Amino acid sequence: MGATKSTVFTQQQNQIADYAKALAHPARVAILQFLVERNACVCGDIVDELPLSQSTVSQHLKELKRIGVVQGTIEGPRVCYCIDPEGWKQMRDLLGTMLDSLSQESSCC
Amino acid sequence: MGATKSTVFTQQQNQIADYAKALAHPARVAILQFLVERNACVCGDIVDELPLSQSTVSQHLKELKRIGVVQGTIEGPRVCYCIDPEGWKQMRDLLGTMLDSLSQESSCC
DNA sequence: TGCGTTTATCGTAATATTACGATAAGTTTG
DNA sequence: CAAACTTATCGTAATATTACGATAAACGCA
Repeated sequence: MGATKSTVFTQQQNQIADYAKALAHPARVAILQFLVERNACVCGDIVDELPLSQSTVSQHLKELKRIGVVQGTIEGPRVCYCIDPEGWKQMRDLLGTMLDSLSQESSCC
Repeated sequence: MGATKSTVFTQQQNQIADYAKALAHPARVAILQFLVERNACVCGDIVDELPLSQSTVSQHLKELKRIGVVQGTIEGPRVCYCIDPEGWKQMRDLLGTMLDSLSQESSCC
């Protein structure tokens, strides 16, 4: 018990949930906003920007990479992180479709 | 340790994360899709629709209510759940702004 | 080569989430 | 009132997430 029963839901539902998870923590929201703001690449000064430890930030970045909205390329001793345009687009499309699915004026109750 | 450090992030970041949390579980996505589909109210036949126990569904509904995207009104012995248009709009606006914040062609790395 | 810098990973602890059964609370109907 | 029904809540267990320090791994440079 306790584990999400992913298999009983559609692939789309699971994917929406997965993308939403990327945004479901303020630290990851902050990281994404930061990366979007500087559309040029930024490296580990994300750590300086956030009041979180280096290892915690690294963990959040790993999650964002796993989901596919962020990519990192090694650049000498440091790693350059930036938004993955393809992954971001996919996330925007899927979540956007979901958010726009409510037809206007669907009042009830 | 282990608790999210909400206080160190902006209110907007926390709110985005909170809305995203609503979508961050396939069961809640399914519930929302179901409620959107039948823009007329639906009651606890959500339980019949999902392969989850009644108490689990009730818990998910409670969370969706807390976030404000779903409202429930008592209707005799049952409860009529439906999308809260105001809350949904807020969620769509906030998440939409976030998703649209990436300017076109921000390639790097 | 050895040192400082940067990042990833590991180990661990605290907290949160998910799920279910059992039970309580409320309603309608007989 | 009692029985049947619907939903919420409680208690509990399993799993996931979050956070940090310590350490490892990779690189540039003296």
